[in-house]
Amino acid sequence: MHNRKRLLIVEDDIHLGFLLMEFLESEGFQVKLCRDGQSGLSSFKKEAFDLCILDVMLPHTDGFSLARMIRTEDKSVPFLFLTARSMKEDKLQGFAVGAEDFITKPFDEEELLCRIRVILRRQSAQQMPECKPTQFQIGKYFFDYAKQELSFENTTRRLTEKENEVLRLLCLHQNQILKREEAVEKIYGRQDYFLGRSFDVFISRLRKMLRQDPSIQIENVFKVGFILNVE
Amino acid sequence: MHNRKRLLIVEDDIHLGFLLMEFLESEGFQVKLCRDGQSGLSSFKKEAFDLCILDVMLPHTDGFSLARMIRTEDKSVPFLFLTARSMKEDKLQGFAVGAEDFITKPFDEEELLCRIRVILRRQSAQQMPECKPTQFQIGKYFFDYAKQELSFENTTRRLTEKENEVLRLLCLHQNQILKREEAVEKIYGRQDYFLGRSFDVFISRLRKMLRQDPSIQIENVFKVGFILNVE
DNA sequence: GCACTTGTTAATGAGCTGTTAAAGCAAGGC
DNA sequence: GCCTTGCTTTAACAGCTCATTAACAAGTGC
Repeated sequence: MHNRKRLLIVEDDIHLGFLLMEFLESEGFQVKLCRDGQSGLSSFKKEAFDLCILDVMLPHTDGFSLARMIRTEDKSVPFLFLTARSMKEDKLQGFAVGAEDFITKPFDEEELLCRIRVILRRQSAQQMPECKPTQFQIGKYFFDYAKQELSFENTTRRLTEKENEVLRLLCLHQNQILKREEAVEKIYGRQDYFLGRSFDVFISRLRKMLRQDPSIQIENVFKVGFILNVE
Repeated sequence: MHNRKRLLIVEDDIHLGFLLMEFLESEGFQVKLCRDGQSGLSSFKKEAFDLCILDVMLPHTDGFSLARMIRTEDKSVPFLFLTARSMKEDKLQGFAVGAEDFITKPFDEEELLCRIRVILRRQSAQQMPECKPTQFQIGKYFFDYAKQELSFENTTRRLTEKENEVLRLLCLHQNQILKREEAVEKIYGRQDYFLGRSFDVFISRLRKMLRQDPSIQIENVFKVGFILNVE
């Protein structure tokens, strides 16, 4: 249905913004143009986009802060930053936020287009047709991902968002190795030492929650990941 | 799999090549440096890499041609091109070949590092459609590479990462010689005396694990390698 | 015999992991 | 604004794993 990829552009320079929008629309993209971080974020909350193109220099909220806020909404949407200056610090900060790419103004439209396509190509390569289950039997436990609930016998507890995500990944890989790297990437949208440790904390919490049925366990595979073992 | 990501750098400028190699090795990557397309391609055929960093200007074969040849070997390995000129045509051609990114010399090492990480992050997130088998029958044993498990009758043991890799190589060469050099290169990405000895230690461990079925054995071929013999 | 390669075992230590607690942070109420 | 509340991330520390190294025995081929 929606073959046309949806781009969110946040750019305060009206002239450049319109040029960009027209060019990208002529290339077959569906483009939403916002002029500041506020409206960018609220647009993002309302609709789904395949890629965000953010100017680094924006009134009120800068592009990086906006990216962080969008990232809390969506863990996987890619960012591409536009920057007037070719400043190293900017770039490093941007990549830390999870940027896919940087384009320094003035830029060549064809090149921008190529880079957009590279990002989207990568993106679509990993989007598998998802019709994944949302309910899981784990030994004597019952886990409802959609309801964010974990039940054991007659008691039910509500999971937090992250607990829910981690447990779901484990369940989808039941009795198979869930690779650390893959899990962290899926949950946080990027990798670093602390995110890995944070992930470990959730494993620890889930182990505690699942302790009542000794036939199930979350086993570590050294340097590789974890397995949810269910007999 | 291997933790340290493997990079293939093809760069004819020896000075730059070494700088790059040292920098990236200090950042924890496993780097193979080649000085021309020929050796780059043959290295690629021997070992698996996670990313190819190719200079556009190379003697004999240019970077784009090399990329095309590598692409026929491997449909998914990402490319990153190094270019002295910031030429639009170059970039467009590069993206057409399937480039993930372009870095214009002189470049900042930190930025290059970020861009490498962005590419690898995406790469690792998507499930590699594994074409090689991951399950093997070895005499009375059953080896599951994906689960890192070795079973005999009703007992199953979990292998370590390296044990798993070595056993897989042996299985892929079942009843054929697995050359020392090739094995060490595939597992460690480089060669030296101690790595060879370490490899021997794994052979010894695997022999011990596989002792319960006398019809299989890991035989040494003096100065050449090993054979996993299965009747 | 000699120079080497290989087999095996054991010890070491870098770097992972498990866990708890404290700090950070956002959202909602007042 | 300010406090409360609930969740996530960071920090800290203890404990553990496993690849590598070393050391020595045994095998190979000249």
